[in-house]
Amino acid sequence: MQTQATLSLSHHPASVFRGQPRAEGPFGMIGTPMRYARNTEIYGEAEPAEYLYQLVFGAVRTYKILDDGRRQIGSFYLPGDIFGFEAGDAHNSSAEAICESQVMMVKRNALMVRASHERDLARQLWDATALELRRFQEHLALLISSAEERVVGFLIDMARRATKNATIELPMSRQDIADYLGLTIETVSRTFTQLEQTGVIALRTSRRVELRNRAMLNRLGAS
Amino acid sequence: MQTQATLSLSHHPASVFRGQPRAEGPFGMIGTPMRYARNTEIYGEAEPAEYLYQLVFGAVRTYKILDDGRRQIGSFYLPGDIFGFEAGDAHNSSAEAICESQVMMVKRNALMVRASHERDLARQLWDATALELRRFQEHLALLISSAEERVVGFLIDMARRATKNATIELPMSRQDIADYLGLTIETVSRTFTQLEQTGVIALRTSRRVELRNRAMLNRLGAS
DNA sequence: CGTGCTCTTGAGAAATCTCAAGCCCCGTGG
DNA sequence: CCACGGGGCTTGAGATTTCTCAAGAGCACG
Repeated sequence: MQTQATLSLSHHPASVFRGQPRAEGPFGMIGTPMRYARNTEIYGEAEPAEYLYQLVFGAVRTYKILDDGRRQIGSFYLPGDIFGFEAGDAHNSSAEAICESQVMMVKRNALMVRASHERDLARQLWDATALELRRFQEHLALLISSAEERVVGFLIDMARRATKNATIELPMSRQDIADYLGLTIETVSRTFTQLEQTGVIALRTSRRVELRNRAMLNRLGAS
Repeated sequence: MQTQATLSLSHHPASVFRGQPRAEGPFGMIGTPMRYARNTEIYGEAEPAEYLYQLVFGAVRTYKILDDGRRQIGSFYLPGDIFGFEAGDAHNSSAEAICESQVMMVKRNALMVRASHERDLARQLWDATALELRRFQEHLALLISSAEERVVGFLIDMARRATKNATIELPMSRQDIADYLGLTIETVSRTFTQLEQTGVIALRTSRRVELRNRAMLNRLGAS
């Protein structure tokens, strides 16, 4: 796991946002755009959970460092995803940009207040929360499976979320994937190799995965 | 069996229920009481998620049956806990009574409508959701650990939630625990035995666990 | 061309699972 | 009162999966 560089956030005035292409979701109108460099922290565990975030571009991981030093990655977020409400008053995970990323951040309070009289916004927030819970559930299902099923499940999920076609561009390292799946990096790597050898995927580079046999992929994924 | 409300939602003094369930939490005023016998279904996966539930007494498990037939238990609920919002419009788990149980059920819609003009209720619902997310997170942390850490973590959690003193009355079977922890029943059993042999716990009966060495227990639990 | 990452591969060690058997508790019926 | 049977739990031993430790390969960058 890598140590992080200095916290280089560039704060763009709200006016910048007016030109941005992405106005969708509950964050479009009132959010503040923020950029984060690779491996920089967006928020830390136990910090007051003052904001919610929607990812514009890039990729984000949330994680906890366990007592014994292992890192547990809770979720990966891709453009469009909303994150930051795995929390009561304080975050219970940290969040980092996996690569150069931009988010829209919105004060929770402001959002809650608005939601209390905008039915639609309230609905969107609950939907986002339900999605979060569903993702946790799927993540749990992965963790009780074999190494192969975990990796396959991860790939299926990424394919669904990140791409329309058969090639996935993975923003995260093997170590990230290992920490997400509760495996060692070696086991993840071996499993990729094995999937390639059986013709299920092709690895154009280590971060670029082509799904060559969707049927078999789905068969190998238990969930 | 203990019928105590460890109702994290309620700011009422925790003395209230005893005998007739009515009164407390977001469910007291408008809920309908329902009873379920051991091993009966409260709701099924993919059913429309029309209600939220608060457990009055007994114990509940939520679970999914995976494609390969294994059962993944997502959560256990104890008296006072609120469940049923691991869902958008449809449940994505099933829920069953582990033993004779009583719940208060409330229509989601009704609750949402009320929440939209009662700030306090809205707050309680979000708190309950945040708690749910935190539990998922802890569950994930367990699943990436060793068998011993999983069992210890489970016991610590049950102790915190179910009892004030050092003896836990487990309502669920070894198989339930195994399906919650992603282990086999044999491994769970062996781990209990081993914890007993090292003096960390005592098994008065297989369902009654006495914590004899809290310090060591905490040390063995990683998270 | 080195240097520093990240990723892959190999081989033995350790944890967990699988299959199989036996035990315990308890309710039932002779 | 005791034998019987079933469910839930425990224990054992070998098979399998995953981890650990160690080394090598691929690649980007100065």
